[in-house]
Amino acid sequence: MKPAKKANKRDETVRLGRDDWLDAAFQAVVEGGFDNVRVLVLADTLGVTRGSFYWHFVDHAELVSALLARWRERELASSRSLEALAKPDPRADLERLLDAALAHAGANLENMRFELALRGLGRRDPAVAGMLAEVDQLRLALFEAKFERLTGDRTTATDLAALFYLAIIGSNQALSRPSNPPRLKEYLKGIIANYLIHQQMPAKARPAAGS
Amino acid sequence: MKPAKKANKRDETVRLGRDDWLDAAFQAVVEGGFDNVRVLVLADTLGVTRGSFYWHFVDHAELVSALLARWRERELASSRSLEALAKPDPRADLERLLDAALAHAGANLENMRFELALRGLGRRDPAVAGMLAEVDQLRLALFEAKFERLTGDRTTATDLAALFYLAIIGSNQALSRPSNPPRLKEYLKGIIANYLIHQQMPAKARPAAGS
DNA sequence: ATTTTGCCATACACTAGTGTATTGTCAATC
DNA sequence: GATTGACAATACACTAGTGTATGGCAAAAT
Repeated sequence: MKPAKKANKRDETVRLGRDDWLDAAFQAVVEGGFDNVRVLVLADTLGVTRGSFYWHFVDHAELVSALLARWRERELASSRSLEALAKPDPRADLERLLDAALAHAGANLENMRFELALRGLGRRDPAVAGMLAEVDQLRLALFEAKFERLTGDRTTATDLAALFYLAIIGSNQALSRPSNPPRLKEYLKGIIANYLIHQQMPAKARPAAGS
Repeated sequence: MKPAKKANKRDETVRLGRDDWLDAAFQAVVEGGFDNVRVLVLADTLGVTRGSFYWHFVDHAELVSALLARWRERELASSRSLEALAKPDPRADLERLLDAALAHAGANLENMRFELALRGLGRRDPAVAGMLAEVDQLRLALFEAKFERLTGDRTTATDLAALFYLAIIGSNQALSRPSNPPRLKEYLKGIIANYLIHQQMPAKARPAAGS
């Protein structure tokens, strides 16, 4: 049993930087959403008082917007790097995208939870909503490009990309309590692997048949 | 310009009941998530003081759990009634389910926003997560039953139901800022209408082909 | 007509949080 | 070895929120 003077973490007196606060804020968001990022408790988990915080940030608002900006940059970079590496077979690329998106594991799990919290915030804050729309569009375009190469049809590609992307978002949201995207990944991969979309999927939805 | 003594709403002195508080709490959740339901502001928008609240509820916690319970009951009832009416053609049933789930309009929009907030809460509260899993399971079973009648195969039905349901959840979450579930509904309906799933979809995902 | 009952107001005590101003302290630099 | 710069502590003022206790008061029941 260590004395554990304050709460936890950072027993050794290492001075903090802006990023330390951002990391702590990120963690707080992951655990309890944006309403959970409070400088008082961040200071506590960092083992310092709020005096430190107000040296690095003028405001609670600045902390949040800095956190948002950092996330945005990272996502844009991630999208760009995913766009860069492309193999001849679009199916391989698609499967790679799927694996990246549906990796419900440690490191990525935090990112998913953060993003979900972010979407929650976007429902109240138009600026955040805009930012989300921006990266959604980029990621959709990633899928779309691959599907266009796979199917040869622009409309089909758009539709399939939306279907995949929305299913991914949905799987992050629901049915993942015991880490349970049921057989979604396998199923989506099956669609890709057999590329039967190319042949069989309706390019444009027909008016729903009556009987 | 009316005097507008307090804030708004309920100028006429009509006594409140438990449900009035629940409705107000619901609205607060819709607008700002569960962290936004504060008895102080609810009292304000209802045009009374907190004295009223603490007559109807012992606690802030009781308000929330009552709200959750009410939502659960309504969802279970809704699922049951959707299960009841079934036409001979499973495609018609499925399209009805889709229409109900993807109606991003006035009345339903509030329910969607509430449910999203609820999922946010579920990420912190295991009990809420359990409740959500319960109704998710019910709604999934609805789709599953229809797809089983349509495709004749249990595994395919399970997979397709998951795909549809997750895509629906996803569309509530993303890409819906300007009310924009792109052509998702039409596309999903196309899949149903052409029931090509029956013929072409992979019953079990094959081990993803290498090249 | 009086007594309940049901709902609300008022006033108080308490907690958690933000922001600000001032001072302290260690490390590096001059 | 004195000074500066980067970070942190302390103390204060303020706001927003929960709970609690008690009293008021109109409508319904008796």
